[in-house]
Amino acid sequence: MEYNFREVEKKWLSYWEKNKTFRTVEDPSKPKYYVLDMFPYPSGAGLHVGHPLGYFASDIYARYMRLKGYNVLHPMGFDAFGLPAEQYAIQTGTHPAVTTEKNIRKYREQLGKLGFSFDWDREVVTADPAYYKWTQWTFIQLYKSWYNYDKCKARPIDELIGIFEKEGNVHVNAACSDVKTFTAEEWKNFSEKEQQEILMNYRLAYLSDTWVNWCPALGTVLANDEVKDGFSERGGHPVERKKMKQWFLRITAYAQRLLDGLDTIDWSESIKEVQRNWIGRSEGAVVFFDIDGHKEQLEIFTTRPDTLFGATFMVLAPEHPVIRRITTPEHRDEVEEYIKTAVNRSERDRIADVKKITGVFTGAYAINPVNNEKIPIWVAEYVLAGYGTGAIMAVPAHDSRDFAFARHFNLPVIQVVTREKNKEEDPATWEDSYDSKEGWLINSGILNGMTVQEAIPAIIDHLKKQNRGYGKVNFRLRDAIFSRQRYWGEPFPVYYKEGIPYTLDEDQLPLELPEVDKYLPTEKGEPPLARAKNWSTPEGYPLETNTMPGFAGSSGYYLRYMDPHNDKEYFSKEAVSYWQNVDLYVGGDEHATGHLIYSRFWNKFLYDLGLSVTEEPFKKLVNQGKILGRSSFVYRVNLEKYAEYLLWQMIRNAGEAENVIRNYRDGNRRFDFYHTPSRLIIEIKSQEKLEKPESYYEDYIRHTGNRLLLLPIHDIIYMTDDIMEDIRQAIEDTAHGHVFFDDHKKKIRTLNPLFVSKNIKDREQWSTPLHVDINMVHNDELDIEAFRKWRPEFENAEFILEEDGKYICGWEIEKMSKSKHNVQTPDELVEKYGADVLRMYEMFLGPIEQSKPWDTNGIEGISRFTKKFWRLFHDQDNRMVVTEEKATDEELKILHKTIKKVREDYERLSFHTAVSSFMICTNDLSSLKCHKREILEPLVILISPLAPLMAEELWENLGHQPSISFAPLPDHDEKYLAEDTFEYPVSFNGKMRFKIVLPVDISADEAEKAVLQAPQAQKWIEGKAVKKVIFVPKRIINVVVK
RNA sequence: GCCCGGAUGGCGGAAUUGGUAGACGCGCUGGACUUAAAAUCCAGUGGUCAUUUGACCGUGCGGGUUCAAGUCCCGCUCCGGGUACCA
Repeated sequence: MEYNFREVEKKWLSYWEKNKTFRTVEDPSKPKYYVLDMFPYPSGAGLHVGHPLGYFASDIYARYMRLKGYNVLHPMGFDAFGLPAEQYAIQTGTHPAVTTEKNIRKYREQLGKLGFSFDWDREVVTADPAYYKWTQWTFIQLYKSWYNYDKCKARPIDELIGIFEKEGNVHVNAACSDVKTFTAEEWKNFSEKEQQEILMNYRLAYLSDTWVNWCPALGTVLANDEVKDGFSERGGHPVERKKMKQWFLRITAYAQRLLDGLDTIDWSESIKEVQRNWIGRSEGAVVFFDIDGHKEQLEIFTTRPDTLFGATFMVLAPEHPVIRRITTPEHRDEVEEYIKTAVNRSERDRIADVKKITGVFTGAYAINPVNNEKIPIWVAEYVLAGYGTGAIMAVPAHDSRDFAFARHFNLPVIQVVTREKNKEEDPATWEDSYDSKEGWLINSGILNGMTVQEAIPAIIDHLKKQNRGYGKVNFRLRDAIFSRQRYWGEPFPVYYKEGIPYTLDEDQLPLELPEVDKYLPTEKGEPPLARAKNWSTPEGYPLETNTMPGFAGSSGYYLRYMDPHNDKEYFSKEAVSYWQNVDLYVGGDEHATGHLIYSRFWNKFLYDLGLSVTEEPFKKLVNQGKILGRSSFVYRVNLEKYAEYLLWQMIRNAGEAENVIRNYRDGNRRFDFYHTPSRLIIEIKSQEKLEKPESYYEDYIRHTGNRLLLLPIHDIIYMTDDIMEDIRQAIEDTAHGHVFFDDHKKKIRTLNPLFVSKNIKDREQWSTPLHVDINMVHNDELDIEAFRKWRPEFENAEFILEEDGKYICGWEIEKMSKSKHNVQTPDELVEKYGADVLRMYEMFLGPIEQSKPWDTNGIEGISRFTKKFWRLFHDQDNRMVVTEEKATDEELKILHKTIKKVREDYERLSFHTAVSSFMICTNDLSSLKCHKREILEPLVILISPLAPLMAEELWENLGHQPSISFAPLPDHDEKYLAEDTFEYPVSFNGKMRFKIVLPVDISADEAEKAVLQAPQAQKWIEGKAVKKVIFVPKRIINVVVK
């Protein structure tokens, strides 16, 4: 009898549930540790083995920290709003809440079997009104806040109103959309509507009319990170640009803090880099250019103000408002035409031909403020309206895009930065511009002779003094569009009075999602909420019909876990000051520019409000790699191609190859084979076509005098001997005008589907791969019976097998998906091997951060290991055999070595090497037949994070009270690891030659002597001079000989 | 194009600080037990050569630093991911 994991696992899973073993409460006597997984969106497909990978890792770490004496918060919940449930509702009419609840139940059930130590009492579901009440509440706070750059902090909007009333907005240094200055007097005279419009420019949640990513197929607006290459990330529908009124979050106010914060957190360098790029800070200057003959000025942003003297033209984005005012009459038509096509072009089309250089001259000129040169103003698509000021000064000598543009339109190029000091080149000979910031200035008036680094502050200073510009930092980061035209999301706590938005009072929250008759936009194109009856306040003011995007609910969920049942506050002061923030966050790196930016912003805002107590929400982030599917393929034979191939082989074997043309063409007719000497055409036909040969054959034969032999596919494949006989007859029997296939052989024969094994020669010429369910394939061998049952049409399938009689499948690494039949669910594996084995196996696949293909082959090894570990405690009849005998030094050494190594591995989340250490330890103890409590008991605690269910059982059987989860983690004792001797590898010139055992405390001189006298050494020293001996204690001895 | 990762046996991977390359597992080969199979156990398993002791080669490629390089430096190749007219 061996380890009965089914019974044991069931027992402990229900024990944990019944006793709420992992229920966590704030306990100031213990240090806290917060381990969080990115909560899943519960899709209808359920979990596959890839999902729990990160959960296993975090659970192992959470359990490890618990053993170390930490009070560990380890919650789980569901990101429940989202498109799939809504799409499903549109198709079937099922309320998304129903679908979502069903899916959550399924996820809970699946997760429940895997041995996690989640505190389910803290579960949060973003679609639950008790939860989204606080999402709405936060929105209201954002709406009622502005960002004060002087204090680097969000502040109440009332404070801003106070300032306006006192002194207008002249001294206000705020994050805001475009505003004109006004005095206190003017402010007081503005109407309510005007005041509200001005305040909207300052609010951290604001309404604005902008170009958005509109996805007609989904009927909604998408955020930038939801669009990939001009298509929606979900569903892959085309996305267009459209001007709409939308809610925004002023995340750009936090750009600098989001950037600076990255240096304080323990995240992978790569994901920090992605965020840095996304935030896209660039330092430069704003410069004002006069427009010749106009009062207006052109404001541009540049990161290279040092190259200002090299500006030879200006370029405006097609959307730039000034274009129409400055374009000269003779250029008007051309410019209008250009703008029209450019603006209407979708994002997708623009991306499609990035390389194409287009542009048009306005006829107007700008004046370079440093040298008063007149330079032409152009309009071109390569300048984007959304970045900087939508206008640039073009310095073709030192910017590759400007350079390409100048070349294309034959505009002048002036070098102002040289590679070597005072060494001017001829830009006409250049293939590309010189963009580097290494260099010296020339042709630049006051800047001449300076380095680029010196010139930048000098020119900014100069411009500032002249009132012609100033230094500025620009960010690529855009404000986040917060409106979605969907049903299944949080309603905005907003109503409209005379077109002006107002937020609901906090006591009116949550504003629950209304029922609607259909989950589609209205006939007028309004969002689905417009279908709801009485969607208005009690006073009759209409409520907002947009809903919030997916990232709304996930931006603050980690805070809500701290105090999930609080209906008075988002979370209590006590809870947050105890739990602080997430110590370890585990999840996929696909959220780098979405969730992980938004929630950092969300947290910083709540921090400014004094709610969150830390600036950053996630101290350490680990991105688990994706588990990819390993698809299996069978190769379906294309029967016609196969028959052709076989026949050709037969012809060649018969020695007729030189007389036969394959793929014979006559005019525009093509035939399979043509036997030249006997003028015989051979055509391979399916049975149906043989029944009624096409009439043109008769005509063709009559006209050309060629003869024709029609052969059925079936006979070529299954009656090869007869076929060659038929062909031979036809060749010789030249008397016949034409030879149709013999009638007597013409019985109806059905052709069964035929499949060919992977390693059959030339297989790829006449077969096509077909995904098969990976459950029918074991070590790449196909279970033919299972395959026949898989699909009715393959019931009578036939197979071309390998020499050893097996059908071997091909394979490929791809994303796991239903359509590829490569999805492995955890359920099947838990059923077969148990949760502990699955946990350890997923860890054993390799480093947690690495993507890896799923492969079930190795799981047997973990299963064997588990049984072997169990046998350290039990005899063949499953009786405990643990003894109280004193352990030997050797056994103690194995134990303490393992404790040391495994603790180190846990500490650095290297769980695959931890499992391997346990294997080594188990192998060693097995061969020593060690069954001693002194050794085994600490090992049970040590293995419990990896295999918690088995560990609980062993712990109880060893006479302890459950649960092992809070047992003290064993520590290693160096004294058991100490050795008197060390086996030194001895190398000569760096090559290891032999080993020698020496005392650990040996001196370098003694070691050298011992090595040089060793008999094995003589061979290597002989005839050579020993130049040097390197002795590294407890490492190596290297002898340098020459 | 730019920015990050990565490349080690048949496969997943180990080597944490420059110090015995290939731990551990899978797979494979042979053996024991068995009527047989499964399970289990034992032995072998980077390549080439050598009957043995053993020798040489070997961490994508080319160079370098060092007593010593998978690890550090320079130059490439290939693979994966991100991003893209961001001035």
